[in-house]
Amino acid sequence: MPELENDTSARILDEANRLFARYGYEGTSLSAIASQVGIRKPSLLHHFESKQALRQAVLDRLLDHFNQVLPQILKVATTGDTRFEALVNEVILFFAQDPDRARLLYREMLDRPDELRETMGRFLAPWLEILVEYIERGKAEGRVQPDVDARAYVLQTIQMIVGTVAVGSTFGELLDDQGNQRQLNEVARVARAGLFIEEDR
Amino acid sequence: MPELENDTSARILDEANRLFARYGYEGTSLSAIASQVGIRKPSLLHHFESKQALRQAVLDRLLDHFNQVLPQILKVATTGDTRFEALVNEVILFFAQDPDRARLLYREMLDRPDELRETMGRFLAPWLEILVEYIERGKAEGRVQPDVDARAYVLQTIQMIVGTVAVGSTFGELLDDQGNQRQLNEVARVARAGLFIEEDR
DNA sequence: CCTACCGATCGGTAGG
DNA sequence: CCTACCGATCGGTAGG
Repeated sequence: MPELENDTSARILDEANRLFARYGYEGTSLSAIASQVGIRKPSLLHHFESKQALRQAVLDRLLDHFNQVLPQILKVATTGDTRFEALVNEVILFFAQDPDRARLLYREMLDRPDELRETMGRFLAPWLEILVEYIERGKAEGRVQPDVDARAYVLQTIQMIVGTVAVGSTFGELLDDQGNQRQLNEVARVARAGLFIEEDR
Repeated sequence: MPELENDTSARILDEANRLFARYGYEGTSLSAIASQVGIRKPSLLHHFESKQALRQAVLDRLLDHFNQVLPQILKVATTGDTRFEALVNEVILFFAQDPDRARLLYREMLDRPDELRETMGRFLAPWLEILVEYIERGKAEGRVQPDVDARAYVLQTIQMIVGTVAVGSTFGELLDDQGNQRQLNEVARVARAGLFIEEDR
């Protein structure tokens, strides 16, 4: 019955994600993570071989989780403007539900740009392919603005969502107490306005 | 003749900005900064009382530099769509010229969200006031989309620019060798499309 | 601007 | 899962 060990590993990953997101990889000690879980550092190192291995496991779990939550939205249909907005809203929701996901991802991109380029490249490849195809079809059908750089637009929209959630506690709260939601509404609006041709203006 | 000391202080600030941007505050030791400057750690601590004081001095210099470069662009005129694009392009240029500026700013927002909210609030207040007024006037004159949340839009555009430059080595280089420029072009395009009413479509 | 040094903490190991 | 411990490095000080 490996349930106890799996449970401990999962709690280590949870706390590591939380602390790495808030204080950064270098700003978080293994002792601090272990303390939050309620064990000692050598016990933590029984579950994960090294701090680097723990870092990678946290990132892998985050990306896996994303891939488990999102596909059903896209698989339903890829035509129609509503589908696209539903996808954008779902990505926003995934990160807004737990801003530490966005903070961790952003910190990883800042800390290890080369590794993350490779990781994100592999991870995003299938999404990119589908979305670029969708955008190009939209151009052909006259629903999408012809000067959109499809690949750059998709990456840009992802950056916009992740970045906005990641620094929401700085930028968002410069507005009112609903500032974070206003920022996210604005992200969705700008993503829409930057893609579709709206004829009824 | 305090020139030597000022020169050393400036070189310390340069190297600190570079290393904090690349490896983070916690990931950079005072010895590493001193070594890049060509002095020893205790000598560095003669110029800056503590590591925290150096961090603050680096951030202050960055924001001061921004305020010295940008105002002339805005002061010329605040009317006309071209002015707005010129301002966006100038902000893009300021960060793209030295991506470490964007990386440092983003890391500070992630590391110390509460302090940065206050700092950025004070720093951005005059810019926000001018730009929000400009956008609201644009709405009244029918040049700007009526559903724009002016304050949220301005903050969002800043986030988009700083964030895109900060993670350019991850996202931008997922495209081709001009990927970073394509990302920045897309930022400028989306910022425009999210604000103005383009009547000739 | 330097050498020499401080206590504290780091990631990781030994061994049970 | 633990205690005990390792060498290395951290920010900072003393004193010149």
